[in-house]
Amino acid sequence: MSLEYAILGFLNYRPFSGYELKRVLDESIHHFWPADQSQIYKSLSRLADRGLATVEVIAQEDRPNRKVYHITQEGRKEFLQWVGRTPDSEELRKPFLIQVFFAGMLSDEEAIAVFEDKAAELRGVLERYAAIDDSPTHGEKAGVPPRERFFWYLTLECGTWAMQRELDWLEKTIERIRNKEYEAGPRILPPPQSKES
Amino acid sequence: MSLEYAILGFLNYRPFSGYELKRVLDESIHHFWPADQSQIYKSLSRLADRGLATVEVIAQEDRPNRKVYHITQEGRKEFLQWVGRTPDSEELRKPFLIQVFFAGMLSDEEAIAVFEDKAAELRGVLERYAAIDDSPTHGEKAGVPPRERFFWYLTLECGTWAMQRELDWLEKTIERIRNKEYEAGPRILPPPQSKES
DNA sequence: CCGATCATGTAAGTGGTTACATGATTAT
DNA sequence: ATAATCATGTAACCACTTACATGATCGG
Repeated sequence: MSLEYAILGFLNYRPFSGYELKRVLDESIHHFWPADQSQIYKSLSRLADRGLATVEVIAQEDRPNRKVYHITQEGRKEFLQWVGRTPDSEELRKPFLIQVFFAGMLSDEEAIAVFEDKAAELRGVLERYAAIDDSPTHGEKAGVPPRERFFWYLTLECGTWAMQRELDWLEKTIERIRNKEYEAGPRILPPPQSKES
Repeated sequence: MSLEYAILGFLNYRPFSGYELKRVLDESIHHFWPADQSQIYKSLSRLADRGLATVEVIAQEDRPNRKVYHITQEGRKEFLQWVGRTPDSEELRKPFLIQVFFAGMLSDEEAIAVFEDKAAELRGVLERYAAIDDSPTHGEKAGVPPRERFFWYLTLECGTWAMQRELDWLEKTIERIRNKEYEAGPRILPPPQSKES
Protein backbone atom coordinates (compact mmCIF):
# COMPACT_ATOMS: atom_id res chain seq x y z
CA MET A 1 0.00 0.00 0.00
CA SER A 2 2.58 2.55 1.14
CA LEU A 3 4.89 1.64 -1.72
CA GLU A 4 2.07 2.19 -4.20
CA TYR A 5 1.57 5.69 -2.85
CA ALA A 6 5.28 6.41 -2.97
CA ILE A 7 5.35 5.35 -6.62
CA LEU A 8 2.28 7.44 -7.34
CA GLY A 9 4.07 10.36 -5.76
CA PHE A 10 6.97 10.04 -8.15
CA LEU A 11 4.68 9.54 -11.13
CA ASN A 12 3.14 12.84 -10.09
CA TYR A 13 6.48 14.52 -10.84
CA ARG A 14 6.91 12.84 -14.23
CA PRO A 15 6.41 9.47 -16.01
CA PHE A 16 8.71 6.60 -15.04
CA SER A 17 9.43 3.03 -16.06
CA GLY A 18 9.78 0.35 -13.40
CA TYR A 19 13.48 0.19 -13.95
CA GLU A 20 13.95 3.93 -13.52
CA LEU A 21 11.76 3.90 -10.43
CA LYS A 22 13.94 1.31 -8.77
CA ARG A 23 16.85 3.71 -9.14
CA VAL A 24 15.14 6.85 -7.89
CA LEU A 25 13.49 5.04 -4.99
CA ASP A 26 16.89 3.69 -3.98
CA GLU A 27 18.37 7.13 -3.75
CA SER A 28 15.43 8.94 -2.18
CA ILE A 29 13.25 6.94 0.20
CA HIS A 30 15.45 3.89 0.67
CA HIS A 31 16.41 4.84 4.21
CA PHE A 32 12.84 4.53 5.45
CA TRP A 33 11.25 2.38 2.74
CA PRO A 34 13.55 -0.01 0.88
CA ALA A 35 11.72 -1.10 -2.26
CA ASP A 36 12.33 -4.40 -3.94
CA GLN A 37 12.48 -4.48 -7.72
CA SER A 38 9.87 -7.19 -8.20
CA GLN A 39 7.60 -5.42 -5.75
CA ILE A 40 7.86 -2.26 -7.84
CA TYR A 41 6.77 -4.10 -10.97
CA LYS A 42 3.84 -5.65 -9.14
CA SER A 43 2.77 -2.31 -7.72
CA LEU A 44 2.95 -0.65 -11.13
CA SER A 45 0.70 -3.18 -12.77
CA ARG A 46 -1.70 -2.91 -9.87
CA LEU A 47 -1.80 0.86 -10.25
CA ALA A 48 -2.58 0.38 -13.94
CA ASP A 49 -5.31 -2.15 -13.08
CA ARG A 50 -6.87 0.33 -10.71
CA GLY A 51 -6.83 3.04 -13.34
CA LEU A 52 -4.47 5.26 -11.36
CA ALA A 53 -1.78 5.01 -14.03
CA THR A 54 -1.58 4.22 -17.75
CA VAL A 55 1.13 2.33 -19.59
CA GLU A 56 2.95 3.64 -22.61
CA VAL A 57 4.90 0.86 -24.33
CA ILE A 58 8.05 2.03 -26.03
CA ALA A 59 9.29 -0.53 -28.53
CA GLN A 60 12.98 -1.36 -28.48
CA GLU A 61 15.15 -3.84 -30.35
CA ASP A 62 17.62 -6.16 -28.66
CA ARG A 63 16.15 -5.50 -25.25
CA PRO A 64 12.68 -5.74 -23.74
CA ASN A 65 10.29 -2.93 -24.52
CA ARG A 66 10.18 -0.15 -21.99
CA LYS A 67 6.91 0.39 -20.20
CA VAL A 68 6.55 3.96 -19.13
CA TYR A 69 3.84 4.69 -16.60
CA HIS A 70 1.88 7.93 -16.53
CA ILE A 71 -0.31 9.05 -13.64
CA THR A 72 -3.99 9.59 -14.47
CA GLN A 73 -6.42 12.19 -13.19
CA GLU A 74 -7.86 9.71 -10.69
CA GLY A 75 -4.34 8.77 -9.69
CA ARG A 76 -3.42 12.35 -8.98
CA LYS A 77 -6.63 12.89 -7.05
CA GLU A 78 -6.23 9.76 -4.94
CA PHE A 79 -2.60 10.57 -4.22
CA LEU A 80 -3.20 14.14 -3.11
CA GLN A 81 -6.02 12.97 -0.87
CA TRP A 82 -3.70 10.43 0.69
CA VAL A 83 -0.81 12.82 1.41
CA GLY A 84 -3.11 15.12 3.34
CA ARG A 85 -4.86 12.36 5.26
CA THR A 86 -4.23 11.74 8.94
CA PRO A 87 -1.38 9.22 9.01
CA ASP A 88 -2.09 5.55 9.72
CA SER A 89 -0.89 4.38 13.09
CA GLU A 90 2.54 2.82 12.86
CA GLU A 91 3.96 -0.62 13.09
CA LEU A 92 5.65 -1.26 16.39
CA ARG A 93 7.39 -4.57 15.85
CA LYS A 94 10.86 -4.44 17.35
CA PRO A 95 12.56 -7.83 17.34
CA PHE A 96 15.37 -6.42 19.46
CA LEU A 97 12.97 -5.81 22.33
CA ILE A 98 12.10 -9.51 22.41
CA GLN A 99 15.76 -10.11 23.14
CA VAL A 100 15.71 -7.41 25.81
CA PHE A 101 12.58 -8.90 27.35
CA PHE A 102 14.34 -12.22 27.89
CA ALA A 103 17.78 -10.80 28.64
CA GLY A 104 17.19 -11.69 32.28
CA MET A 105 18.14 -15.23 31.30
CA LEU A 106 21.66 -14.02 30.50
CA SER A 107 24.50 -12.96 32.74
CA ASP A 108 25.27 -9.26 33.08
CA GLU A 109 28.23 -9.63 30.74
CA GLU A 110 26.24 -11.44 28.08
CA ALA A 111 23.38 -8.95 28.30
CA ILE A 112 25.79 -6.02 28.03
CA ALA A 113 27.36 -7.65 24.96
CA VAL A 114 23.95 -7.80 23.28
CA PHE A 115 23.32 -4.12 24.05
CA GLU A 116 26.80 -3.17 22.86
CA ASP A 117 26.29 -5.03 19.59
CA LYS A 118 23.03 -3.22 19.09
CA ALA A 119 24.71 0.09 19.81
CA ALA A 120 27.44 -0.71 17.30
CA GLU A 121 24.82 -1.41 14.67
CA LEU A 122 23.07 1.89 15.35
CA ARG A 123 26.35 3.77 15.08
CA GLY A 124 26.82 2.17 11.68
CA VAL A 125 23.37 3.25 10.55
CA LEU A 126 24.01 6.77 11.80
CA GLU A 127 27.18 6.92 9.73
CA ARG A 128 25.31 5.80 6.64
CA TYR A 129 22.67 8.45 7.32
CA ALA A 130 25.37 11.09 7.57
CA ALA A 131 26.70 9.89 4.21
CA ILE A 132 23.24 10.24 2.61
CA ASP A 133 23.03 13.69 4.12
CA ASP A 134 26.23 14.73 2.32
CA SER A 135 25.19 13.10 -0.96
CA PRO A 136 23.78 15.25 -3.76
CA THR A 137 20.27 13.79 -3.44
CA HIS A 138 19.60 15.51 -0.13
CA GLY A 139 21.49 18.78 -0.11
CA GLU A 140 21.46 21.08 -3.09
CA LYS A 141 20.22 18.82 -5.86
CA ALA A 142 18.95 19.98 -9.23
CA GLY A 143 16.40 22.75 -9.47
CA VAL A 144 14.25 21.41 -6.66
CA PRO A 145 12.70 24.31 -4.75
CA PRO A 146 13.85 24.72 -1.12
CA ARG A 147 10.45 23.96 0.37
CA GLU A 148 10.38 20.58 -1.41
CA ARG A 149 13.93 19.86 -0.31
CA PHE A 150 13.02 20.83 3.22
CA PHE A 151 10.49 18.01 3.47
CA TRP A 152 12.84 15.55 1.82
CA TYR A 153 15.43 16.50 4.38
CA LEU A 154 12.98 16.04 7.23
CA THR A 155 12.71 12.32 6.52
CA LEU A 156 16.43 11.95 7.09
CA GLU A 157 16.43 14.14 10.14
CA CYS A 158 13.61 12.17 11.73
CA GLY A 159 15.51 8.93 11.26
CA THR A 160 18.72 10.42 12.61
CA TRP A 161 17.02 11.75 15.72
CA ALA A 162 15.34 8.45 16.43
CA MET A 163 18.58 6.51 16.04
CA GLN A 164 20.59 8.93 18.13
CA ARG A 165 18.03 8.76 20.92
CA GLU A 166 17.91 5.00 20.88
CA LEU A 167 21.68 4.98 21.04
CA ASP A 168 21.64 7.34 24.03
CA TRP A 169 19.18 5.02 25.74
CA LEU A 170 21.31 1.96 25.01
CA GLU A 171 24.38 3.62 26.48
CA LYS A 172 22.58 4.67 29.62
CA THR A 173 21.09 1.21 29.96
CA ILE A 174 24.49 -0.45 29.66
CA GLU A 175 25.69 1.80 32.46
CA ARG A 176 22.76 0.83 34.61
CA ILE A 177 23.45 -2.85 34.14
CA ARG A 178 27.13 -2.28 34.96
CA ASN A 179 26.07 -0.56 38.18
CA LYS A 180 23.65 -3.40 38.92
CA GLU A 181 20.88 -0.87 39.33
CA TYR A 182 18.35 -3.62 38.66
CA GLU A 183 18.76 -4.71 42.26
CA ALA A 184 16.59 -1.81 43.31
CA GLY A 185 13.82 -3.03 40.99
CA PRO A 186 12.73 -1.27 37.83
CA ARG A 187 11.92 2.42 37.36
CA ILE A 188 15.37 3.88 37.68
CA LEU A 189 15.46 6.51 34.97
CA PRO A 190 12.80 9.17 35.09
CA PRO A 191 10.60 9.11 32.00
CA PRO A 192 12.18 11.32 29.33
CA GLN A 193 11.54 14.95 30.06
CA SER A 194 8.67 16.11 27.88
CA LYS A 195 9.82 19.66 27.30
CA GLU A 196 13.29 20.94 28.21
CA SER A 197 16.58 20.22 26.49
CA MET B 1 10.78 -15.97 13.33
CA SER B 2 10.79 -13.44 16.18
CA LEU B 3 7.42 -14.65 17.39
CA GLU B 4 8.70 -18.20 17.52
CA TYR B 5 11.54 -17.12 19.76
CA ALA B 6 9.19 -15.14 21.96
CA ILE B 7 7.02 -18.22 22.39
CA LEU B 8 10.07 -20.37 23.06
CA GLY B 9 11.04 -17.84 25.72
CA PHE B 10 7.76 -18.29 27.53
CA LEU B 11 7.85 -22.06 27.15
CA ASN B 12 11.21 -21.81 28.89
CA TYR B 13 9.38 -20.51 31.99
CA ARG B 14 6.73 -23.22 31.92
CA PRO B 15 4.50 -25.22 29.53
CA PHE B 16 1.67 -23.35 27.77
CA SER B 17 -1.22 -24.05 25.45
CA GLY B 18 -1.80 -21.80 22.44
CA TYR B 19 -4.80 -20.28 24.07
CA GLU B 20 -2.92 -19.42 27.25
CA LEU B 21 -0.04 -18.02 25.23
CA LYS B 22 -2.32 -15.62 23.44
CA ARG B 23 -3.27 -14.18 26.79
CA VAL B 24 0.21 -13.86 28.25
CA LEU B 25 1.66 -12.45 25.04
CA ASP B 26 -1.10 -9.85 25.00
CA GLU B 27 -0.19 -8.61 28.43
CA SER B 28 3.58 -8.78 28.16
CA ILE B 29 5.08 -8.11 24.75
CA HIS B 30 2.03 -6.74 22.97
CA HIS B 31 3.39 -3.19 22.94
CA PHE B 32 6.33 -4.12 20.73
CA TRP B 33 5.14 -7.38 19.20
CA PRO B 34 1.38 -7.84 18.82
CA ALA B 35 0.77 -11.54 18.22
CA ASP B 36 -2.17 -12.84 16.31
CA GLN B 37 -3.95 -15.93 17.60
CA SER B 38 -3.73 -17.92 14.39
CA GLN B 39 -0.08 -16.98 14.06
CA ILE B 40 0.53 -18.39 17.53
CA TYR B 41 -1.03 -21.73 16.61
CA LYS B 42 1.03 -21.91 13.43
CA SER B 43 4.25 -21.07 15.26
CA LEU B 44 3.55 -23.70 17.90
CA SER B 45 3.10 -26.48 15.38
CA ARG B 46 6.23 -25.33 13.58
CA LEU B 47 8.18 -25.45 16.83
CA ALA B 48 6.89 -28.98 17.36
CA ASP B 49 7.87 -29.93 13.79
CA ARG B 50 11.36 -28.64 14.37
CA GLY B 51 11.67 -30.62 17.56
CA LEU B 52 12.02 -27.53 19.74
CA ALA B 53 8.81 -28.31 21.60
CA THR B 54 6.66 -31.35 22.31
CA VAL B 55 2.90 -31.56 22.52
CA GLU B 56 1.00 -33.00 25.42
CA VAL B 57 -2.63 -33.57 24.53
CA ILE B 58 -5.01 -33.19 27.42
CA ALA B 59 -8.36 -34.78 26.65
CA GLN B 60 -11.47 -32.83 27.49
CA GLU B 61 -15.16 -33.39 26.98
CA ASP B 62 -17.52 -30.82 25.50
CA ARG B 63 -14.63 -28.67 24.27
CA PRO B 64 -11.60 -29.28 22.10
CA ASN B 65 -8.69 -31.07 23.70
CA ARG B 66 -6.02 -28.83 25.12
CA LYS B 67 -2.59 -29.06 23.57
CA VAL B 68 0.06 -28.13 26.04
CA TYR B 69 3.50 -27.43 24.60
CA HIS B 70 6.72 -28.22 26.47
CA ILE B 71 10.12 -26.93 25.47
CA THR B 72 12.72 -29.59 24.64
CA GLN B 73 16.45 -29.66 25.34
CA GLU B 74 17.21 -28.50 21.79
CA GLY B 75 14.58 -25.83 22.13
CA ARG B 76 16.16 -24.50 25.29
CA LYS B 77 19.59 -24.59 23.71
CA GLU B 78 18.50 -22.83 20.54
CA PHE B 79 16.62 -20.21 22.53
CA LEU B 80 19.48 -19.36 24.87
CA GLN B 81 21.83 -19.09 21.92
CA TRP B 82 19.43 -16.70 20.24
CA VAL B 83 18.95 -14.36 23.22
CA GLY B 84 22.68 -13.85 23.48
CA ARG B 85 23.28 -13.39 19.76
CA THR B 86 24.03 -10.02 18.26
CA PRO B 87 20.64 -8.58 17.34
CA ASP B 88 19.45 -8.63 13.73
CA SER B 89 19.40 -5.24 12.09
CA GLU B 90 15.98 -3.67 12.31
CA GLU B 91 13.18 -2.93 9.93
CA LEU B 92 13.03 0.69 9.03
CA ARG B 93 9.73 1.00 7.21
CA LYS B 94 7.94 4.18 8.29
CA PRO B 95 4.85 4.87 6.18
CA PHE B 96 4.50 8.25 7.83
CA LEU B 97 7.81 9.38 6.32
CA ILE B 98 6.46 8.74 2.82
CA GLN B 99 3.80 11.29 3.62
CA VAL B 100 6.43 13.68 4.95
CA PHE B 101 8.52 13.17 1.84
CA PHE B 102 5.68 14.34 -0.37
CA ALA B 103 4.30 16.94 2.02
CA GLY B 104 5.80 19.60 -0.24
CA MET B 105 2.75 19.07 -2.43
CA LEU B 106 0.53 20.38 0.36
CA SER B 107 0.02 23.89 1.66
CA ASP B 108 1.63 24.83 4.97
CA GLU B 109 -1.72 24.49 6.73
CA GLU B 110 -2.39 21.04 5.27
CA ALA B 111 1.12 19.85 6.08
CA ILE B 112 0.86 21.13 9.64
CA ALA B 113 -2.46 19.31 10.01
CA VAL B 114 -0.79 16.04 9.01
CA PHE B 115 1.99 16.58 11.56
CA GLU B 116 -0.52 17.56 14.24
CA ASP B 117 -2.55 14.42 13.61
CA LYS B 118 0.58 12.34 13.89
CA ALA B 119 1.48 14.10 17.14
CA ALA B 120 -2.00 13.42 18.50
CA GLU B 121 -1.62 9.74 17.69
CA LEU B 122 1.73 9.59 19.47
CA ARG B 123 0.28 11.27 22.54
CA GLY B 124 -2.38 8.57 22.57
CA VAL B 125 0.21 5.82 22.40
CA LEU B 126 2.21 7.44 25.19
CA GLU B 127 -0.89 7.45 27.37
CA ARG B 128 -1.46 3.79 26.69
CA TYR B 129 2.15 3.07 27.56
CA ALA B 130 1.75 4.95 30.83
CA ALA B 131 -1.29 2.79 31.55
CA ILE B 132 0.69 -0.41 30.92
CA ASP B 133 3.36 0.95 33.22
CA ASP B 134 0.86 1.30 36.04
CA SER B 135 -0.69 -2.11 35.42
CA PRO B 136 0.28 -5.04 37.63
CA THR B 137 2.16 -6.83 34.82
CA HIS B 138 4.98 -4.32 34.80
CA GLY B 139 5.46 -3.00 38.30
CA GLU B 140 5.46 -5.35 41.24
CA LYS B 141 3.92 -8.50 39.79
CA ALA B 142 4.07 -11.93 41.32
CA GLY B 143 7.30 -13.38 42.64
CA VAL B 144 9.35 -12.31 39.64
CA PRO B 145 12.87 -11.37 40.74
CA PRO B 146 13.82 -7.69 40.31
CA ARG B 147 16.49 -8.35 37.71
CA GLU B 148 13.93 -10.09 35.47
CA ARG B 149 11.44 -7.28 35.98
CA PHE B 150 14.14 -4.76 35.19
CA PHE B 151 14.53 -6.15 31.67
CA TRP B 152 10.77 -6.39 31.20
CA TYR B 153 10.52 -2.78 32.20
CA LEU B 154 13.27 -1.77 29.79
CA THR B 155 11.12 -2.77 26.81
CA LEU B 156 8.48 -0.29 27.90
CA GLU B 157 10.98 2.42 28.66
CA CYS B 158 12.62 2.06 25.26
CA GLY B 159 9.29 2.49 23.53
CA THR B 160 8.36 5.46 25.68
CA TRP B 161 11.63 7.24 24.98
CA ALA B 162 11.35 6.69 21.25
CA MET B 163 7.77 8.00 21.19
CA GLN B 164 8.55 11.00 23.33
CA ARG B 165 11.50 11.93 21.15
CA GLU B 166 9.52 11.58 17.95
CA LEU B 167 6.86 13.77 19.51
CA ASP B 168 9.44 16.41 20.41
CA TRP B 169 10.68 16.34 16.83
CA LEU B 170 7.17 16.69 15.45
CA GLU B 171 6.47 19.69 17.64
CA LYS B 172 9.69 21.42 16.66
CA THR B 173 9.03 20.67 13.02
CA ILE B 174 5.54 22.15 13.17
CA GLU B 175 7.10 25.30 14.61
CA ARG B 176 9.61 25.43 11.80
CA ILE B 177 6.89 25.16 9.17
CA ARG B 178 4.90 27.90 10.93
CA ASN B 179 7.98 30.14 10.82
CA LYS B 180 8.49 29.24 7.15
CA GLU B 181 12.04 28.23 7.93
CA TYR B 182 12.08 26.10 4.80
CA GLU B 183 12.72 29.25 2.79
CA ALA B 184 16.33 29.13 3.93
CA GLY B 185 16.69 25.60 2.55
CA PRO B 186 17.10 22.49 4.69
CA ARG B 187 19.47 21.89 7.60
CA ILE B 188 17.91 24.13 10.18
CA LEU B 189 18.10 22.07 13.33
CA PRO B 190 21.52 20.87 14.41
CA PRO B 191 21.72 17.08 14.54
CA PRO B 192 20.61 15.91 18.00
CA GLN B 193 23.33 16.39 20.54
CA SER B 194 25.13 13.11 21.04
CA LYS B 195 25.93 13.44 24.70
CA GLU B 196 24.46 16.04 27.04
CA SER B 197 20.99 16.20 28.45
C1' DC C 1 -31.02 -13.60 25.44
C1' DC C 2 -26.31 -12.02 24.84
C1' DG C 3 -21.77 -11.95 25.23
C1' DA C 4 -17.65 -13.63 27.28
C1' DT C 5 -14.60 -17.55 28.19
C1' DC C 6 -12.53 -21.75 26.82
C1' DA C 7 -10.11 -24.03 22.85
C1' DT C 8 -8.87 -25.38 18.50
C1' DG C 9 -7.96 -24.45 13.90
C1' DT C 10 -8.60 -23.47 8.38
C1' DA C 11 -8.79 -20.44 4.20
C1' DA C 12 -7.92 -16.64 1.66
C1' DG C 13 -5.42 -12.75 0.98
C1' DT C 14 -1.56 -8.92 1.54
C1' DG C 15 2.85 -7.16 1.15
C1' DG C 16 7.20 -8.30 0.83
C1' DT C 17 11.72 -11.20 -0.16
C1' DT C 18 14.78 -14.36 -2.74
C1' DA C 19 16.00 -16.54 -6.50
C1' DC C 20 15.68 -17.28 -11.20
C1' DA C 21 15.29 -16.36 -16.40
C1' DT C 22 16.49 -13.81 -20.65
C1' DG C 23 19.83 -11.41 -23.44
C1' DA C 24 22.27 -7.53 -25.89
C1' DT C 25 25.76 -3.73 -24.96
C1' DT C 26 29.47 -1.42 -22.95
C1' DA C 27 33.24 -0.60 -19.82
C1' DT C 28 37.34 -2.60 -17.03
C1' DA D 1 37.00 -12.73 -19.47
C1' DT D 2 33.90 -10.36 -16.29
C1' DA D 3 30.89 -7.33 -14.44
C1' DA D 4 27.75 -3.69 -14.84
C1' DT D 5 23.87 -1.50 -17.23
C1' DC D 6 19.54 -1.83 -19.43
C1' DA D 7 14.81 -3.98 -18.93
C1' DT D 8 11.32 -7.00 -18.08
C1' DG D 9 9.14 -10.31 -15.35
C1' DT D 10 7.71 -15.16 -12.88
C1' DA D 11 7.62 -18.60 -9.02
C1' DA D 12 8.06 -19.91 -4.61
C1' DC D 13 8.08 -18.66 -0.24
C1' DC D 14 7.37 -16.06 4.46
C1' DA D 15 5.21 -13.60 8.20
C1' DC D 16 1.27 -11.82 9.21
C1' DT D 17 -3.91 -10.44 9.00
C1' DT D 18 -8.90 -11.11 8.62
C1' DA D 19 -12.56 -13.70 8.62
C1' DC D 20 -14.75 -17.84 9.49
C1' DA D 21 -16.14 -22.39 11.87
C1' DT D 22 -17.43 -25.16 15.92
C1' DG D 23 -19.68 -25.58 20.30
C1' DA D 24 -20.27 -26.02 25.42
C1' DT D 25 -20.65 -23.25 29.70
C1' DC D 26 -21.55 -19.39 32.68
C1' DG D 27 -22.65 -14.69 34.33
C1' DG D 28 -25.30 -10.35 33.56
